[in-house]
Amino acid sequence: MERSTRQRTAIREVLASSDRPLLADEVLAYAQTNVPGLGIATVYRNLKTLVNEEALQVVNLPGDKPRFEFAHHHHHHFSCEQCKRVFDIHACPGDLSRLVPEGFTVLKHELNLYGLCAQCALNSGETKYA
Amino acid sequence: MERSTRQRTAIREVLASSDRPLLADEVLAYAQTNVPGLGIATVYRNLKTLVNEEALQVVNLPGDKPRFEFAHHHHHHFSCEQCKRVFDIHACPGDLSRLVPEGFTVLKHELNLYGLCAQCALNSGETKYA
DNA sequence: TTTGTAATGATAACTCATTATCATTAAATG
DNA sequence: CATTTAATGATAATGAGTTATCATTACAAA
Repeated sequence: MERSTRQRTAIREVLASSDRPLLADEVLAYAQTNVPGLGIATVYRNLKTLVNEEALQVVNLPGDKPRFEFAHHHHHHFSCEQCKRVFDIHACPGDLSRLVPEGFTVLKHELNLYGLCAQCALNSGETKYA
Repeated sequence: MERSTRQRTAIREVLASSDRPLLADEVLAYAQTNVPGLGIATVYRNLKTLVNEEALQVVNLPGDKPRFEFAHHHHHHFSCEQCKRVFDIHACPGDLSRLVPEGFTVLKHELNLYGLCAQCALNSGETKYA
């Protein structure tokens, strides 16, 4: 059966305590603060298992590597063009079937917002006067 | 300087006459009806050139290969889950800054709709009574 | 036509994220 | 503890899309 290892625990905790989807590399980096020797193969192995169990959701943004987050209800993403972090957006524009041509059926939608996160917007604002 | 070849002309015409973004393979297949011997390398070469010239826009949908279309004004995409074709949607939900947290700045957005195109919706409706 | 060379086609090479391999390590059970 | 074997780490291999190579072809100017 499944064993509880320091590596697996660290990987899951990183994902569980994150409020935004993480790259495999980010999971590795953060988990390594608890488990120094952790290898990338173990990260991929565990991510794959969690995705198969449908515990983790994969977030694919165009032209970017996949990110991972624990599955939760319908939401969207905001990608900061400066720090490159991706944030969850819990608001939703709602039904969008009005946008499509006659005869088309909208079953789901995906919305990605791009701009500056609060932190980066603040910093870029400050530099105006630096 | 740049030469006008049957291959290049065919590739451009396929893209110019399409009302939806095309995969490299689709460009190849359609252009081959005019230029039978056309190779995939030539398609990639020409796509790359056109993208660099900013004549072509790349459409990346999550988990899918890139598609190409001649650049035109802001629009969105509808991906048919049945026939896998991607259609342009010219309507737009407009300003979405109300969706993000305090302090975030929205500079652009990207919206992908998924469902059945008119043709596939019609066909699946028909089969109910087949 | 002749000629210079941009463009092509076939395919080998490359890129890079991900997966497989395998010797080693370390949970869990008795 | 001793034992079993799941899990790990290092790294080679893989896969799929794209790009490079190079001999050949065919535009376009003279």
